[in-house]
Amino acid sequence: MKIVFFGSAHFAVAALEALIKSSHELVCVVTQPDKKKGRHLHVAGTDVKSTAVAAGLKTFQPEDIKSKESVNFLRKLEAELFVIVAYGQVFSQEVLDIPKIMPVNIHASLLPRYRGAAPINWAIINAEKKTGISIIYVSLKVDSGPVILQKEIKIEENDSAISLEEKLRDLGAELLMEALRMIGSRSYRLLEQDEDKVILAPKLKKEDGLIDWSGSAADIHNQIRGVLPWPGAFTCYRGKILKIFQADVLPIFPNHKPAAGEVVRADKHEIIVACGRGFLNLKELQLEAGKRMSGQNFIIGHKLKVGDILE
RNA sequence: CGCGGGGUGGAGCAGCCUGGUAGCUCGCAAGGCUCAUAACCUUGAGGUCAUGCGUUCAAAUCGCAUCCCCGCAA
Repeated sequence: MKIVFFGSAHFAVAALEALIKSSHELVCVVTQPDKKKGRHLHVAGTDVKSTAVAAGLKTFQPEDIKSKESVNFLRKLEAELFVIVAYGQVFSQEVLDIPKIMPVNIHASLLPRYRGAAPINWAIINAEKKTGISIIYVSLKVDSGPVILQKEIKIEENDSAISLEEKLRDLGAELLMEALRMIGSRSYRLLEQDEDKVILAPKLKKEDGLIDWSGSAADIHNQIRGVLPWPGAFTCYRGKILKIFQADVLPIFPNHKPAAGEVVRADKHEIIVACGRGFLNLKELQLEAGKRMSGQNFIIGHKLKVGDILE
């Protein structure tokens, strides 16, 4: 089938690679414009762009996908399918009507649960036991079109948003190919989403990474795993930002009734911090301007003491 | 030229402002104590102080340039 691929985030790369390997005809890869990014504002394209360029594909990077120029350009491609994966722009009905068969999207959740830009992160933050991939027919309202294919995956206790994304990325590519086969042979059904079961998963904000030590250790643990790789869970230590990458939950710690955020143990074995309920053993941290390091190493150099408060 | 922090034995840091003996905690090695130990005591090995140039009698420290790393902001 003649396909136009839309994608920008790293999540989209696996699907793009699968399409490149397949027998489908990729007529164009659409991705976000190159932007200045990073510490020194170097101009850089998306991962999708470099993958497409390496494969010798035509690319298109409009500022606005809904503009007249974009629409005209896309019409000329005469595609049968649009495959949209983490593209970053919202489509107009005019654009969605362009492909001859349909526009499809890979979404990293079990829709209608976790509609939005950060489904993987929110599934972990909300302590879900499972999530998955949905292949949907794209409708005007974001992530709300009927489902073509869906598959679930277990969220492991030690999964972070990063490891879970890797798993879902591969599963998404796999499921996409299956969905394309079904579409190609007209052997699919569209299942409307149950609007009563919708859960939203909006893009993460910086403050979603701020740790509230009065919460339970389990919740904070989920937050730490869920807000990676950005913004990362963080707290404040001596006026500097302290990022926490990894921690273990300890339900109890002997004879202690400390304030939330208080360090109750700090020796060369472990750093234990009190939460509103339960305790956390901090395993991997990074102080502003410093390197990422284990709890033990942090103690050795930073003179963190019992009684210090994180906030 | 967006703002800021950092690079010091194997690890994490102090020292820099106010130039003059390379410091701390940990790890490592050897020895001791101990029923024993991740505990304790002794001793020891291990460093181009990111790189280059400059200032100076003298530079980890002051100045200029370069490389690398990190936090913020987008």
